[in-house]
Amino acid sequence: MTLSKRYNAKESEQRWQDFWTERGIFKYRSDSGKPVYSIDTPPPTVSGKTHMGHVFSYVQAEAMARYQRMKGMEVFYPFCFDDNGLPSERFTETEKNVKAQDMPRSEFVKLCLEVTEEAEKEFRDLWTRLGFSCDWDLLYTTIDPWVQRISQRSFLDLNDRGFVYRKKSPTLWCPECGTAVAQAEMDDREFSSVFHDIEFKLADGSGTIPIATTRPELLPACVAVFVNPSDERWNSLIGKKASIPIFGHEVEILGDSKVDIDKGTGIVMCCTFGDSTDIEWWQEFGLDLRIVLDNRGHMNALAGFLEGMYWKKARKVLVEKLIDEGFRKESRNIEHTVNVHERCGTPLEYLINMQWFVSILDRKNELLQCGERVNWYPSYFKVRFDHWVKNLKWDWCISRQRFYGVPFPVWYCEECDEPFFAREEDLPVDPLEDSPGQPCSKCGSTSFRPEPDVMDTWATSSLTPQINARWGESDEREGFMPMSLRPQAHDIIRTWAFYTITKAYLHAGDIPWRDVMISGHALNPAGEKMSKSKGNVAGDPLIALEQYSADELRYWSCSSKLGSDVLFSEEVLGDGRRLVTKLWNAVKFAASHLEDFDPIQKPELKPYDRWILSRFTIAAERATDGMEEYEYSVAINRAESFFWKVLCDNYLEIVKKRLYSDDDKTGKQSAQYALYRVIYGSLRLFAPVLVHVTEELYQAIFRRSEGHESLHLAPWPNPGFMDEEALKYGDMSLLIIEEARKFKSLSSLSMAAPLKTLEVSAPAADLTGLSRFQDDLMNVTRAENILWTEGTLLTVSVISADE
RNA sequence: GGGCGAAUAACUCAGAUGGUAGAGUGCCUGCCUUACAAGCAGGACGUCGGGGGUUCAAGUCCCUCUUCGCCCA
Repeated sequence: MTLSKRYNAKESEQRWQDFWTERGIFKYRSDSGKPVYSIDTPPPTVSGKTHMGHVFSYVQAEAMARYQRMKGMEVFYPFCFDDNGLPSERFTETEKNVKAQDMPRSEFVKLCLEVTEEAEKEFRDLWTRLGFSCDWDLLYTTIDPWVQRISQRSFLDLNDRGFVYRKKSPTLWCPECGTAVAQAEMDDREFSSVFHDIEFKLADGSGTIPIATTRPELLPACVAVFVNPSDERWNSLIGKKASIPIFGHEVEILGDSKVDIDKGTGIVMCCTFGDSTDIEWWQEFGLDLRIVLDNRGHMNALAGFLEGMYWKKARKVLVEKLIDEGFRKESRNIEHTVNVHERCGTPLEYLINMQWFVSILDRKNELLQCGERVNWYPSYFKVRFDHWVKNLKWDWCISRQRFYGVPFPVWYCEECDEPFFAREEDLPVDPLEDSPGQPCSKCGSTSFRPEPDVMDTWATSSLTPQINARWGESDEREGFMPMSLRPQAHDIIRTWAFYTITKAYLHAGDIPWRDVMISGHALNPAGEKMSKSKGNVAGDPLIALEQYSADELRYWSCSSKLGSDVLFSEEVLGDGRRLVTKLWNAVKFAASHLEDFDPIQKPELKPYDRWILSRFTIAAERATDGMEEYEYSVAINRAESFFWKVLCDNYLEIVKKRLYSDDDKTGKQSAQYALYRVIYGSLRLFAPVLVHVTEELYQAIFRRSEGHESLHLAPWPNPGFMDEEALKYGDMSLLIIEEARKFKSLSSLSMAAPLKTLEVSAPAADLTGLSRFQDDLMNVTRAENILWTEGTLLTVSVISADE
């Protein structure tokens, strides 16, 4: 029971981490009979190093897992990695300095596995050292064969339900990555560009018209010219034809209200495809299709003399020619935003390709209702989901022309081109290597062409609840959905939260989880979001762990309100150390006075002991309220201010004399009784955040009498003690202590200096209540006596021992 | 251009339901107190972004403007 003078966090944290692992303290036991609290842990993308942003958000969810466990829930808390898909591909390409298309798919996949395995080790090491209470037996990675099986099963199920279709359709396309991308993978970026006014001849020879464009290289792709019907300058042109400079083909001049009269010259060309408006016009007016870009951004034969050039070069060459031949009239330099691929920053094109889609546009209302049924913490983030759903413009394109990902379980019949889907019992399949094992159901042919595409990484990571439930597997967890909690950051509401809700709805008509807690970001000291792609990541957690203990880093992670971003800076990282040290010293002190205490006994309680027990009840209730709302910072702040201000600064000083003295047995026992309860209670309030130091103190002092194998298996405090009168007069009496202390401080006296008399004046109604605290008040102030007099207000005057 | 959030002490941040502005750090002055100097006691420091409005009363509610961050056109 003797605790060392100083707490050695480094040694202690390692020791308890080993203890938890060896004893399997955090193992998920499906047969425990307790209600399950399941957490849909975010699988971090394995595409770089860990940073403080990871620590920040994962710790917040981890603290909630601890809280729920103490509340008596059987906590299902897995860990996982998202290691398939484009992010991991690009990470591997950078790390190994290779290009995926330069090698066979199997060889590249091998490299990806190598690189991601290394990164995953680092993650796991970090989580362990932060004291995470996840059950590593529940680990999954999105490239696991059984996870791929669930992902392919999801595709087949959506297909069976008629929610999937394949269509040659204009899609967002990244020429750098050579793949289709989803709306959600789009970013925008400012670029300098040039607005060119180009002269088109009217086909009937009646004159020329100026057309403003930033993309002259798309002239050969021009299929129409549009003006606004309400534009007096140009609406008489509608119905005429224009001739494309240099390329010579003629297009119709059409009217549409989508043309912005004030932009450029008010006349705009429609190309297949420059932007999403072009696609709408193309569909609405049944225009020709003139594709001039290939999948890698080079001009094709339709672009005539520009063939083979990358679009940038083609633009330059064409503009020179336009100038030479007098078609380019004017130009203006502009800054404008361009849609780019978030992974590589390349401006996106719209290209026509065969792609797989999940229909979502016709189910916006149902998805909004699902969003309604989920509890969002903090609530204001739900609006982001709503707006995203309402503003959806495309169905979800789930095919990617990439290499490292979950393949589509699909072949196409060489004879009749009918798609042929893998059988459930064959999953997972890679059509590039496996064969369907059956003849075509339509024409009987046995000759198949594999689908070479892989699925969008979100198509798999949107299934994390189903993966956790082992949906459709032989060991499926029954009654597992909806899960209890999805913790995630706010930047991926439109992707991860949205797609997960979508999948759960399409597969089962249900929500994926009841609660979602949205965490903020750790910003670097400059106040910017830390992200791997921006290269502005500050604070390597493994280095931080050399300097600060895990409990200190956890304290920092839990110091801000849920959902708000927080600045990462070296100074605040040390804040938790104060509390850890204080906790250590106070509990050590308490322990030294509890040696001879029998927790079973219930003595008659003194007023201040009733007071502190009542104060603790309030603190615990407030902390619980915070935790119930996923506001860990509210909980820790309330616990901390109770512990430090009320318990340490006042109560411990008040009862010190009684604890040290054996003259008053009942007084001592009463103090011990209260001390035991509030100290043990405080430890448990801090346990979800300061996981190591609280365990160390529990094991040293309370384990024997309380019997729980770990503090983290002890029940969350739910004290019922309340004495309103003791609470009222105890609080009031603090003013007397304060005045005595102020007197000593102003007189440059030690707090231990004796006082002669305290004259306390108070309203008659309060005198009796206050004077019950007299003995302890004399102890804590070292006053020889206290004079109680009647007055209108509570006032205190101090007479020093020297006078 | 739209949406969401933020603006409070020198710094980092708290401040349900309107009711005398708070904490930690930093600063100043004391104090080695039978847990803790990594501490304790005391102190100084704020037109709560600007401007309107509602109210007996506004950091808090309403309108408006400014700045910053995020998300999306």
